[in-house]
Amino acid sequence: MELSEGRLKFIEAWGKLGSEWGINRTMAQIHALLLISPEALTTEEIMEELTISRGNANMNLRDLIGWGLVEKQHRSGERKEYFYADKDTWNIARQVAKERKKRELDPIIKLLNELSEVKGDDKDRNYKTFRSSVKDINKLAKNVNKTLETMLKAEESWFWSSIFKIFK
Amino acid sequence: MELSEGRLKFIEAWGKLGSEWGINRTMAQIHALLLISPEALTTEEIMEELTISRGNANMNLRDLIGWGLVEKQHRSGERKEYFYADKDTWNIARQVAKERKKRELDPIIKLLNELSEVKGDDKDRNYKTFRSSVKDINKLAKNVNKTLETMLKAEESWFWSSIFKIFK
DNA sequence: TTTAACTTTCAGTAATTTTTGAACTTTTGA
DNA sequence: TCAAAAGTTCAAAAATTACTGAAAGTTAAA
Repeated sequence: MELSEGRLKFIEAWGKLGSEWGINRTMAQIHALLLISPEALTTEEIMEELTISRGNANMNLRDLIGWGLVEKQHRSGERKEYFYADKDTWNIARQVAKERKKRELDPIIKLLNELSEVKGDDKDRNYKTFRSSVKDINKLAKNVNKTLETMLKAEESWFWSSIFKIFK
Repeated sequence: MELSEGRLKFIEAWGKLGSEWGINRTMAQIHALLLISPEALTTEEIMEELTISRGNANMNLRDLIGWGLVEKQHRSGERKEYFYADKDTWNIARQVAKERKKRELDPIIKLLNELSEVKGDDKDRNYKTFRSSVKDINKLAKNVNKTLETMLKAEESWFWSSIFKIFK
């Protein structure tokens, strides 16, 4: 396979994967493009490579910055902005985990705690099943939460070697 | 909070969470409803609780069965089908992990292996960056894969106690 | 074998999400 | 201070995804 074909496949696959996980396809594609670009790119270049509009490029770049996956670079003597993606996969994974935890896990845990307080009749089967499900999911969510928190603090090498020590 | 309100909030939240993770909102809501229902429900009951059409209910129930999260039950002397959800969160988590691994992780690993074979000029910076990113993502994907495989085989208690032994 | 209860399918419609593009704003150098 | 170059915004259009409802298909009791 040629480099140019490989690059296209990579961008396409990253976009597809993103959309399967609730991330805007274009955002994932821009990220993919930056990941395989040695130098920072301008909006213009991104628009051209992916054949997308200026508005689209601008908005998704802003989101990527919001996710902490891309940074703006300024070059003295130039008006243009350049965009650069951190290429350390461990950082990427942690950053994504961190954002999704904040946006999704934390609110769910908050709700589950509220739902744990629902009062009802202990003889009501609906109530018993509700309580039991909420309790179990809450427990799982808290375990995941704790694991994520550890991961966010951890060094990559330590994290994986720990995993493997157990899971070998 | 009353039980009826809690049930609605739970269904709503589960649906939202699903859609944020690329799972059809209605499918997640049906799952939520079954999770808090002590008895198996009929299509009719699900349609009514969630105010959705017969076609919608039928298709999403079929998908839930495909994900291994819901089972059909037959009752002798009755023509109707009943639907029941396993309420063990560990089973649910493993089942979801298993399906997503099969549907998404496995294909991505296959592609990454192909992309590792891309040939190019070692002096070309684009090529070097491409190779390096593909290699790193591949490594991460394989680590995730291995961890998932272990998780799929593991017992819940063993899994979490292992995690916590390390992450305490 | 008929019939009624129930399930499945799918073309058309609706809802949601994403993208465009042009107007508007900001920045900078002359 | 002005104008060119770049960045931002957002209403409307396009694309995608989900839902409906009615017709077709299936099953089992009578």
